[in-house]
Amino acid sequence: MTAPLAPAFYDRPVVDVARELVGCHVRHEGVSGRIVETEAYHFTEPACHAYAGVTPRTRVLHGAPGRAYVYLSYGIHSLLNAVCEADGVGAAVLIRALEPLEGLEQMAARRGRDRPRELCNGPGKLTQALGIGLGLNGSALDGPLAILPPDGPPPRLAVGERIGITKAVELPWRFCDAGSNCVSAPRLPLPTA
DNA sequence: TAAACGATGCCCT
DNA sequence: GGGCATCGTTTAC
Repeated sequence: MTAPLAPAFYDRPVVDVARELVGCHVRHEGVSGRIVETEAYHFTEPACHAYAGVTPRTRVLHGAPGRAYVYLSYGIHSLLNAVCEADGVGAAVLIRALEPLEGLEQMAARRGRDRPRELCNGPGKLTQALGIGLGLNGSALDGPLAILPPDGPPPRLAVGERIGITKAVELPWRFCDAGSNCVSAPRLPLPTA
């Protein structure tokens, strides 16, 4: 059984963590997937919730690294982030897509869909598939909800601009495994070998 | 009290 | 495959 990533892993520049999280696994109560898409957010740029300073909602985001920051989007979807950098900084990696690994049936039941590709190919979809809700906001990422080190071959990393935001769109802080078909749209081209 | 902020799903071509 | 309609919370005024 593999040990989850320790809090120290997250206590580093958020862009580095975002890049290295591609290929890692997210597991919640026996249901898991391989991370194929992430985005970095830092309090110094306006697309980050921490940009506005500490508010009731972003308290966890400004807290200790290695914990889950879960927030509601569109009033419906829970989005999963991993808090990074030192305690008090305000930075996180948004997990945008997974490739299903364990508990496919559970995922399909929660999602109301069967095709594996549609189970976790979006930030709101993967939280629904894994059963991650706002109740997990602030919880450590080495407990019932955990992120585990990568196994198998390294991903074909593609870098691009973040999506779904209106500010600081030019920052190349989106990382994908270009070899996966579970990445949320728009797909990124393979890196030029 | 009011405006801003997003991801998904369905209907269409 | 692509475009359009949808909701609730948070923060600012």
